[in-house]
Amino acid sequence: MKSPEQKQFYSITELTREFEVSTRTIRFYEDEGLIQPVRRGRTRLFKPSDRRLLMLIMRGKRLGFSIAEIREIISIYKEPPGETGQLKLLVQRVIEKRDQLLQKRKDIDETIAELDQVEEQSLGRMAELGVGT
Amino acid sequence: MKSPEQKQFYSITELTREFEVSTRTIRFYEDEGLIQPVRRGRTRLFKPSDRRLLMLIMRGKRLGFSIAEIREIISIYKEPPGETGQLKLLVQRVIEKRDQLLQKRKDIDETIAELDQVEEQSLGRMAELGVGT
DNA sequence: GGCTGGTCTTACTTTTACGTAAATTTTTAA
DNA sequence: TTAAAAATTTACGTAAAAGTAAGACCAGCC
Repeated sequence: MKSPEQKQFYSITELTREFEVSTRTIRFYEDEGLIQPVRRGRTRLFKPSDRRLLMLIMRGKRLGFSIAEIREIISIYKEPPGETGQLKLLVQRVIEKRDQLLQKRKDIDETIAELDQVEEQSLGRMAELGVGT
Repeated sequence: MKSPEQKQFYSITELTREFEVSTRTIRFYEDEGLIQPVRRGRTRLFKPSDRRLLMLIMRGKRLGFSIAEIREIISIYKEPPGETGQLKLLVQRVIEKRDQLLQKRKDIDETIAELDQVEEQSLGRMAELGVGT
């Protein structure tokens, strides 16, 4: 039994709709080497693996990573099992990226806490004024 | 008793050192209206409140927010108590920003989980090869 | 068979967030 | 008071990440 709705290929516009980006953007990521769709004639055909890469890219963008940084992250996932020296390096890179992410999470938590305060005060003030939310 | 080391004013270079940015960058943020240092003659004098704003700005940058978005966040904090309509709007804005941040945190947690997997596999493979970390 | 919609390449343009340089002034310290 | 260090304004330059436009090519279809 095949998994439900595993398409062989996606067209470029299908993906632009799913990810809400332009064709230019997707072609740009190809130019940058982040994805490598196959071709039928000149037309690009995107496999599920390309789609998954796009998901990774979008997530990286939401987190404020540059294309170069996203390329790094992708390369971490792609790294083959490799031999000892490579493995140590890979683990090093994982640790560095994770530290970056943990810093970001700290920043996020602080900001959320501050926003919560603003909200609380606002609601308090509204209650004083006898306003229903 | 005054709090320890509460300076009256900071010079621009003091701040460039603390935040590791250039003078150009700090003046740029002033042009953008994010901070408004006072002047003694032509020279900018930065109060502790300006410094706190710079901390906010840097945090926003780490999270991948644009100057425009950082301006929004700052404006949320600055909003005066205000009257009812304004308060409701403010709470709305808080909720939106928080949602954005929660999305980012989700993205971060997913990415970290994936990196953890890569690390685990690498360490496993190294153990097989009989390598000490 | 002529339109509509999707796709392609090439190439110029734009926005954001500063970098860099030049030419002055101002401040600080010896 | 004078030299060095720090600050200022003005203005052009740049890298990243796309936007936009032009011109051409197919495929389906009513």
